[in-house]
Parts: sequence; structure tokens; C-alpha cells
Amino acid sequence: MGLFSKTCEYAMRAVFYIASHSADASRPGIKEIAENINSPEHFLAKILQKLSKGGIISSIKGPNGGFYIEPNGLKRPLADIITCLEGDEIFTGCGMGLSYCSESNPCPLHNEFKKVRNQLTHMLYNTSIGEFNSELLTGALTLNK
Amino acid sequence: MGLFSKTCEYAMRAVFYIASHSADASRPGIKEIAENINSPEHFLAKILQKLSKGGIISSIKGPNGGFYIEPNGLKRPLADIITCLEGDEIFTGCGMGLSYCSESNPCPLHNEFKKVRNQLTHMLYNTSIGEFNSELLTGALTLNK
DNA sequence: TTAATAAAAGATATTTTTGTCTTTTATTAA
DNA sequence: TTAATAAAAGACAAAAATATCTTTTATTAA
Repeated sequence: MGLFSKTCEYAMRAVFYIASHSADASRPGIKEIAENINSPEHFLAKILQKLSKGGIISSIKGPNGGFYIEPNGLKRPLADIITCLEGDEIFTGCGMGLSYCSESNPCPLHNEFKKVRNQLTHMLYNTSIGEFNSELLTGALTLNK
Repeated sequence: MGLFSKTCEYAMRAVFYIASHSADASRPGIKEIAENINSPEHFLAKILQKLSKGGIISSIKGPNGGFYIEPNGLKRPLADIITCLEGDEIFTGCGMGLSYCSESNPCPLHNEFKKVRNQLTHMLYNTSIGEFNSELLTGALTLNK
């Protein structure tokens, strides 16, 4: 397995896709999104429901409905997606799974592992959801396969 | 979930424990190891079998038997444990799970994500299995809970 | 008001990960 | 040779993650 769960992988790809279509008012539906990010449709639906409840994305039912992101939402960091779906353990947990491990009582790996976590945290908080919109729209970047 | 699977967490803790007891010829058994790193005994047994087949650790059956690590093995990097158990996907895979993603055809996150992976790779290749032996023996570091 | 559309929600299935229990095999020492 | 020890191996169980299918609810437009 990669660094992130399938849930988070699909979520990031889907949110990027939705973000890139939020300028036009097209509001892609689940089917379109799933096809374009290559994910199982109904599994993705659950994920988008959670993100919707968490306020990361918005949705409208019925004809012409679908998913979109508020202009302000495009500024939010990628980290919000992860936190919404799986909490912040990936940002804070001990590398070896030791619950006592902390700054004041570090495990063997703590100091080196902290650098990794900090890099990850930095990346996820300094990348915005709308950051790649133009590249995605021009087709310079893709999200499937 | 943390960055690593339970399997890898237990494995790293167990290997550190075995390493720290490889100077004396005591050869801890599964039960002792499991107690000291706070892991399910039989689940850990499977993990140690894999590490044993992979040549990371060694074992002897019967009375006075148990697990140990060859002097040379103490110099091996922590990364070998992860690779032995779960391959190298964590070192090489795309952050968003895209198979096309590569240096020449990068996904949106590629460049930032690479830094995280590089930091992780650096940590795991520059930390040796025997690195914390003295601290573990004096009790300055612990591996349980 | 009705039919069509699309997300939300619920139910169920499959796969993977994690965990437990039992039997077998190898080794030692008496 | 026998009894005890301890890892190896196999079978099974539980939990979590991933995936699929069906029904319900909200919305739109004709």
C-alpha cells in the first residue's frame, strides 16, 4: 500500500477534479467524476458524502445537480480532506505506533520520523485544493489510471 | 491509521528488541518479545517468520532457542524490514495512487510528495537496526505501549 | 402533477489486515 | 530414547477497508 489509503487517494483526485470544474458551473456528477479519476463509483459516492458533510465540497440533487466547490473552498489546504476522512493521526502519530511517544518522551525513531511528518504536514497544508486547476483544465495534468 | 501498517510497526519494535539482546547470547523467544513490545504473540510470530526467511533476523528452535541477529545484520537499515514485509511501494508509489505518475510524467502532487518520500527513504536507510541498542539496554528507551 | 435526474442512504459482499488457536517440526538435555 | 522447549506452519476468526447493488429523497423541467 502507498502512503495514503484508497479512500484518501480517491478523495484527493476527486476533489481536484471537482475543483477544476468549479469555474464553469457544470457541476460534475458521481459517474463523470468516477470515470475521470478511475475509481469505483459507489465507493466514491460514500467518500464525497463525507466530504460534503464536512463542508469540503457541496452538492445539489436532481437534474443539473452534482458536486462543486465554493470559491473560498478552493483556497483550503489538501490536509482538510485527509482530516475530514481519517482524522489527524497521520500528522501526529508515532512512527512505531507507541502511544507514550511524545516530544518529552520520544521513541527511538521520534526525531527522524518527525522530519518526515513535518514534510508531509507542510505539503498537505501548503497545497490548496484549487492549486492545479489551470493545468487540469488544459489537460497538462490528468487524474485517471 | 498511522503512516505504517501494524505489521511494520510491530516488526520494527521487535527487531529493535531482538537487536538490543544480540550482544548477550540470550536469544529472546516470541513470548518475551511480544510482551516487551506489546504485540499479539502469534501475529508477531508470523511477522518474525517472514523476517527470518528474508534474512533480516535468525532463529533457533528448541530449548535455549529464540531469535537473534548476526553482528553484520545490526548494520542493516530499517528500510530492509519494510521492504521484506511489504515491498517498496511506500518508497516509490504515487501519493494519489496514479500508476502513470513518474518523474517524466508527474501527477499534480508529484514534486512535493517526492520530498516527503525522500525524507522517509532517507530516514529508513540511514537508521540502522542496531542503532539504539545501548539506549534500549539502559532502559532510556522502551518499546511497549 | 408527473417523469426524469442525481445525490443520499441503506444493505450487502468481498478482500485485506489483524488476531487467535492448534498441530507439527527441530533441538536440547536429561 | 524421552520429555521438554520453542519456532514453524496451518487453520480459523474477527475487524477494517474496499466495493457493489438497491431504495429513498430532493430537485428540476415539462
